[in-house]
Amino acid sequence: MTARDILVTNALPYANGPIHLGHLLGYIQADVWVRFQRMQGHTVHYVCADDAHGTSIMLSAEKAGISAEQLIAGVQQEHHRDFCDFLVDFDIYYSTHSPENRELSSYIYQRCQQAGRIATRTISQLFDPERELFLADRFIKGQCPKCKAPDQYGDNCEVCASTYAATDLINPRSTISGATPILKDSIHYFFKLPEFTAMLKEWTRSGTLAPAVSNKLSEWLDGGLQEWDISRDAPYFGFEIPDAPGKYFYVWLDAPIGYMASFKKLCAEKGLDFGAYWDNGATTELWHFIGKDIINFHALFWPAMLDTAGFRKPTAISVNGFLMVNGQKMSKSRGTFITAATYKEHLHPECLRYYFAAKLSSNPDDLDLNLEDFALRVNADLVGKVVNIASRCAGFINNNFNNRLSVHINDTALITEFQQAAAEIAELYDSREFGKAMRIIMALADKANGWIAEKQPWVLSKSNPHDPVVQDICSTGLNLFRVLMIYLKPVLPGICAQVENFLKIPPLQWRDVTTVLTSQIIDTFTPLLMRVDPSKIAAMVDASKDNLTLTTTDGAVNSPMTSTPLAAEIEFAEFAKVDMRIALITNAEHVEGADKLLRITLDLGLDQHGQPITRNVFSGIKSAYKPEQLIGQYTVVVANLKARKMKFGWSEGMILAAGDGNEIYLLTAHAGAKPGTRVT
RNA sequence: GGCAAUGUAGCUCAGUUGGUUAGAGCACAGCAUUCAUAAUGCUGGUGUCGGUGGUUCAAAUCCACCCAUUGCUACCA
Repeated sequence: MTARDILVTNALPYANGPIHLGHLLGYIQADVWVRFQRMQGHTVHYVCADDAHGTSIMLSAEKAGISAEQLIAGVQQEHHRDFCDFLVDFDIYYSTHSPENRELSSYIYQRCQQAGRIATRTISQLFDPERELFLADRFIKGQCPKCKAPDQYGDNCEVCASTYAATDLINPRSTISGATPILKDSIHYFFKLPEFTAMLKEWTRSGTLAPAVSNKLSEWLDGGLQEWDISRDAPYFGFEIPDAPGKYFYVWLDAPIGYMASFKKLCAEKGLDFGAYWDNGATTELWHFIGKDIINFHALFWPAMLDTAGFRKPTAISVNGFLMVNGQKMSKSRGTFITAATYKEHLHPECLRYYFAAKLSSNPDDLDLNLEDFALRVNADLVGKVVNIASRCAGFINNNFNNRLSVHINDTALITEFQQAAAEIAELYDSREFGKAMRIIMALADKANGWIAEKQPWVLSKSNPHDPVVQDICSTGLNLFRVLMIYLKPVLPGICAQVENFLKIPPLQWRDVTTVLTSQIIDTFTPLLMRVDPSKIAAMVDASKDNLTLTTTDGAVNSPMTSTPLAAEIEFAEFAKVDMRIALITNAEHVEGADKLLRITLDLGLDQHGQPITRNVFSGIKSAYKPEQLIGQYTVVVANLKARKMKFGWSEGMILAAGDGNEIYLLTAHAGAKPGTRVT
């Protein structure tokens, strides 16, 4: 086997919030791969950093009354602590706000400019006259130009799903100051990405991307690439563009360059050769581990920039999907938006590493953390199967044989079978098919337990506690266990270190599977891992709900009343114009062709002739409710609202629900309310 | 609106160059065992393989349409 020389990067977390379990999925995946490669004897440099630039960070720092530098220094420390807690073993955890990154970003930009790959042109953008800064779409809210829904962001409407320019919003306002934005011209710098189409088409099909990722990229490539706006106007927290006063690099320009900068810093510390990993024609490997949300930045802009600046392109980009919790998006109100720190307070980090590994593949599929399944799986596999092997064998050796393993083992065929699995498991680790690797390892653990049950050392021990056959059986069991721990070491490095202490052996390497431990004096066995207690999961979820209350890392209060400030005061008479009635939902169904709407049939009681009054309304609550959940519920309808023609028919009223666009909660009436009763 | 991925036992997932009665682990039931962190072993049932239609001697596997979930739709970090 030839020794590989690999530089691995992990996506840079944004320095404006805590690390959560969704982040950890990608870091744990990369870390397992890195640890595996190192166990194989390959050279791996593993770098990461905080992504520290951008408007959001600038604003957060202002709110907190500190400098951006202070803010990112604090966050960097927290992030690094979280990664250490979860045994993510970076060689360096740096920041994009570094001298190395400033230098490299400027250099790469200048090379692009010299190559004629930079264009400038004037664009018109909304500008906050009070704060004197240009506003990205998400900092602008207003009324949707199509459906008139209030409080919509500057790019698309969450109610009717239409897309538009921020300039089309009715009554736009800056979410930063509340001021009405004005249109203002500014020169922007663009990277001429379309000129790289042919190169990128070839590169993305060169074989090192998952097919699903290549397909995704060809969507963009076939649809025609656009020039990429790489400048932002002051004030902006970032690096000023050379020879362009008041213009700053857009954060996504210098973020991937942060990989290089981080590695450059490591080179200075360790005396490594930077060029051997970045120069055009380098024979080392360069691997990026990222989430599927940032594919375009890494597989389009990044190779194009590297190419232009005379650097090598990545060997491979490994893409992971998003983390779901209990089958749904992570949600603060459900308590499933769980930070690394909160998890660590309640549960063992290596349990999460195992659960992720058990479900990871090389595909960018989303991964579901089902909390009930998590406890069952970890307890069954790790405690019940693997650790149990050591636990049930060690007692005999400790108590009856002076801690000494037998001079030989008594089932070479079984040991050989365990050892021979090494090649297949290694192949699966290398190709990032961790789930399949875990399945094979657990099947071996089952086999070990079955074998011990068959040998029944406890029966022999009863008639003669010092029977050497008992020593042989248990020594063999511990050797089987040792092989399994070698296989699990990339996933469970901490537990494996405890095992190394227990067996009094040096750190296990992959090649150690070929040997057997005999005549060894071992330590007294102590429990390696406790079962996951479901009540601790519940406590963790509860604690995550509390997070919602609301101070984020920047100290800013985040509540519904602050994100959507109170509307102007009204007179009672104005309120009284709104006629709200209790309505019984008699039917609810999907609307063919509608993304967000449900068609709802309401019963409003009887009219003066004793005929039932029914109303048909459309409501954008499909994301939150299934039709069958709604039927039979009593709710509140604005009954005198003018009927509105919609694409799918007339909507005769509006049912009331609370929501911020992400989550929706229908208002319901307590039992006893009758359809048609007025709500006041 | 366009596009992509996903949809297989209660749960989490395997399974496609189309081919005999569709698999694993967990959960569940019975038996055994009690060395082990109530851990382990043996045995057992479980599925209209999201839906409809089509191609075929034969489809979970290919095609079309539909439904659901998640996401993307680049000047958004």
